[in-house]
Amino acid sequence: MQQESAAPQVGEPFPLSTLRHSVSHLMASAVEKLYPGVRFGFGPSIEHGFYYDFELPEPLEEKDLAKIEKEMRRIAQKSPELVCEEVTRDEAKARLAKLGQTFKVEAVDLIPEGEKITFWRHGDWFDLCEGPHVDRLNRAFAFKLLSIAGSYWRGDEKRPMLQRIYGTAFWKQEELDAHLKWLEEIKLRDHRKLGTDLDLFSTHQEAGGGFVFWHPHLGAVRHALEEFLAEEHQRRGYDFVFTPHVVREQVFQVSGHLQNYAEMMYAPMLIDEMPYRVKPMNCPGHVMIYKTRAHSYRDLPLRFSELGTVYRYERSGVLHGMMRVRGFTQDDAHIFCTPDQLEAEIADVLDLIDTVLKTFGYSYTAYLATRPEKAIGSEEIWAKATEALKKGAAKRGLPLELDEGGGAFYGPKIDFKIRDSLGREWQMSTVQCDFNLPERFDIVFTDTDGHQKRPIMLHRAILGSMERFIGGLIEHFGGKFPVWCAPKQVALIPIREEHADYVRELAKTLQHELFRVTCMDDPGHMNNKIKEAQKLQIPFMLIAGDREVAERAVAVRRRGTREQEVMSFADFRALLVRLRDTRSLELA
RNA sequence: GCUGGUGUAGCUCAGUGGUAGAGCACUCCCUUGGUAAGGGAGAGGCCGCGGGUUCAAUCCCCGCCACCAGCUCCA
Repeated sequence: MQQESAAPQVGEPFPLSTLRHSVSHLMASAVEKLYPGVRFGFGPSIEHGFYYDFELPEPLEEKDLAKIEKEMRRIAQKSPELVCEEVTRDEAKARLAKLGQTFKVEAVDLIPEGEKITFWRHGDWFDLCEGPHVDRLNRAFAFKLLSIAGSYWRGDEKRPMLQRIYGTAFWKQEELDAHLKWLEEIKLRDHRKLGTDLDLFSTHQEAGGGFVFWHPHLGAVRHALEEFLAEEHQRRGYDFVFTPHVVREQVFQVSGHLQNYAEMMYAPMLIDEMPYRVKPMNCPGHVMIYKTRAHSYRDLPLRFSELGTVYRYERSGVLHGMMRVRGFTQDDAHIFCTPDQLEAEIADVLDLIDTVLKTFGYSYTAYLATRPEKAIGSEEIWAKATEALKKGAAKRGLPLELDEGGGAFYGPKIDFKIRDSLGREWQMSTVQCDFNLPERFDIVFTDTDGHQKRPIMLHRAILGSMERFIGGLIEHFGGKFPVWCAPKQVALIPIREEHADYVRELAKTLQHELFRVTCMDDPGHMNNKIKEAQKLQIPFMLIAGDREVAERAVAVRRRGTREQEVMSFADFRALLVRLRDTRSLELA
């Protein structure tokens, strides 16, 4: 993936972000030329390019982009020099007001007192901007306008909606081409596209948006993941619990969700004239289990885990495939422990996270989020918990980036961002200390001194939610799942119909060993079956003809290659078992 | 929720103010084929849903639902 660097790379006159910002100015001037009277919003460089926001009387269309690009090239040749001019605050506002640039006038007020106010100009177009910029717009570079979207002025939905044009720029055409190819690859791997192509999941207009239907293929993936998670949890001393999806509203009164989270929760339903709510989180349920008996320090830590399905209201416009839905299952757990146990528990959770994420080939970065302005709990407990998070990480040699003041109001946390095979970052795992719920539900344990004390509650999720994680996984692997979690692991293909019995026998053997196989034994051409298996990204094809039947062998064709390897069925089976049981990412 | 766009066969997409088409997939027949498309025939559509305009609406208008690109928010 493209790297954005603060400093220019070797052979490049300016940093990429400077170039992109300058190209956004170039674009703005072209838009002004084509649409006189346009009002300008902001136009910064961003991670992979730039954008500029405009207020136009007419909506832009995709096809207008070519026109704007053409005008940009014309301007770059005609008036290439970019020059900076310092102005006073009053002068800036007066000149912008005279042009009717109301958003820009407002932008002047956003500049802190005492800072320089500058205009950057090329030709007769100028913009309020702190720079820096490239010196000339006719330097060698490559750019492309990519898309149009709406966006609120200053990101505030109560303010006017502007039209945003996204684009990108690079110093070299090859780099732009590579970037466009990357965007293309992202589109090809889109989990929604692969979701239909590989028959993974669906959503339904008649069922409502934001609800995912898992088809057999994706059900197999999820089942494999759940099994993996269960093993790793059991190994680490977690207990499995199950809690109801619907409980009396008063539970969320006590937990505080009704006060702080109501707009995410669905309306109450009446059962025996009593209001009930669908759960938006699993924590209250786990606390209720904790509360059913008195706990001694000897019982702790208690680790309750649940694949808990929750329902949350999301605004219709944010729903997105499996990634953003209204009902989803969290791989949730709550650890109840004494303050002294916190550090060891955190280290253990970090180990679990590491194990799980590495199994999928994800690399990750961890962020320590500390006390925000508005927080509950004493300074001491915050300091102690933050220290425990730090020490737990240190114990595992895990470097922490600092997210100052990014903690939840109820406690500090460590968040994980994973990097997928396309170089994109996603927020995933999280470990959060909670001083709030133990308080609200008044849970206690009896300490060594015989006194009742407050346990600390640790919330943690490894995958986050099955929906979002697996949606991401589809794109990470591009549909090419490793053997252990592939929807179908083996496709069996007879060369002629007379080999079908042999193939059926092998299929039965593998299925008895809990492999997911598809036996393509119906009459039809071998080549079509190979095409089909290839399309479904099945890791292994076993093809059998006269030679294989005679020797109890199989011709093995691995996903992604056209080569075949003939081996005994026993050897293949051993290979398959090893790949599955080690959860290998390889096919050899 | 907001701005703009889209909704036609299982999938990808043409199309028209006079109730619809292609390719792939599917079914059947022929083909027995050594690693990505053999040949033929057939079936399949309340043209997202509801209302309006019109002699007539899949097409024009309005409302709703869902989806897409973003904004804002988030597991």
